[in-house]
Amino acid sequence: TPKTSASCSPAPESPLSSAEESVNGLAGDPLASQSSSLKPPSDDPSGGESQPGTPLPLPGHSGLSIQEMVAMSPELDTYAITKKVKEVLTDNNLGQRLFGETILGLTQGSVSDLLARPKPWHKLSLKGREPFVRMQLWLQDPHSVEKLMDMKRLEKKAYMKRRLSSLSDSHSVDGVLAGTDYVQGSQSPGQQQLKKPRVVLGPEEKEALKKAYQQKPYPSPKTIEELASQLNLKTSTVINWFHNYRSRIRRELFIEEIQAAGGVGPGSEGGSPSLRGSKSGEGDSCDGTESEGTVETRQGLSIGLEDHRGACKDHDMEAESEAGGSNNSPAQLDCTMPGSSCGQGGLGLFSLTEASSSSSASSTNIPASGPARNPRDNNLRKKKAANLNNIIHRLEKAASKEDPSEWEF
DNA sequence: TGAAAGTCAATATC
DNA sequence: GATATTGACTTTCA
Repeated sequence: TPKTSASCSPAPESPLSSAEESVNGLAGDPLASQSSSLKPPSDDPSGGESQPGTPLPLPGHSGLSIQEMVAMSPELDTYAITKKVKEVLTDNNLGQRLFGETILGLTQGSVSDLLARPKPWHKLSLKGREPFVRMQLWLQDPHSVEKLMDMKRLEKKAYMKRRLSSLSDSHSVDGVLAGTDYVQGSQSPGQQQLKKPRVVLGPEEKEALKKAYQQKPYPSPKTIEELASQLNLKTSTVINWFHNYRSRIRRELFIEEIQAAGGVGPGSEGGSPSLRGSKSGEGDSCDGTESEGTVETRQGLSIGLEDHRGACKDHDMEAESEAGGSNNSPAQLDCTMPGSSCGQGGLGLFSLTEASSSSSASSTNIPASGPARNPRDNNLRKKKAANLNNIIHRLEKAASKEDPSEWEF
């Protein structure tokens, strides 16, 4: 499938075309059309399951494509948004899959990743900002939860219907196969395309690759060849591994920066692998990534990380998880969240966030809402606030200097 | 053109 | 069953 152009101009052949179509096509009442877009299960050839890439229309802003909205969007607080989304989904027992496929046009894995490790707004490309704009709009939609609930009900209904019909057709091979996912090696006779088996790297291989990365994050083709032959892997696998690892390390560092800046952010709920306890002893927690601190260290932005790295365990951040309360209504976002519509009559994405325009494009744009106003844990919050202020000050100083080498950390 | 960004989808884990 | 992880791939960007 073709991918969305990141161009600011509307891309007619966008893969998320349904979104644009729907937005563009919503001449009248967007919300009404949105509800009407909740297709009955019978309309869905997949049996009622929505598909990634076909998010619901965006509420409001009719006539604007999602790309235009993204391009026009002020800086959003991706952490606050994902936090709120997670909260709303959890509170309402809504799954990532449904949310991703319905609202964002993304698969479950992508949603999980996005929610757990959002990148700061200024680090995102236009395309990367799109899901956050969608999330923000979704949060601002007073009926967002109901609509998703409706979808959930419809899916369940469709599922039951399929179950019933497959049960009644239980003697029919087709009926049984209809609900079967073909996995490699078990394709139906007609499906000849054998899927490539997924490569799963063993702990030793990963360890070796990590060591190699520590020595050389950008290995030469020769080194890659050597690694591949030593580990008995394809060179493409090694190349991919380095690409992925660099990319994920980078993202971890964004998160660590945010965490260092006062413990706000997704990692506060254990999101960052590099800060999570090691699950499998495979060592993504304290090993590989800590060395990344020595690998280019993202221009030395490891300020304030010593504590986290040193402790190398979950942080005492549970207080944060309740920051902002557990208001079930997404329409009532934290008023301090950049992009929230509090007191603005629900004017939506573009009526908000003058704050963001005044804020520098920096990951330090920590929402004031981060630290909760809950009277509990005051000491903790005070400490965090002090730490935060200190770090923000230093980051702002740093941001004013082009050359990272001049940064004073 | 190579690296980064973004995403999918298989698989692992909870 | 839901969520997290990760190898592979495509698209974007400098």
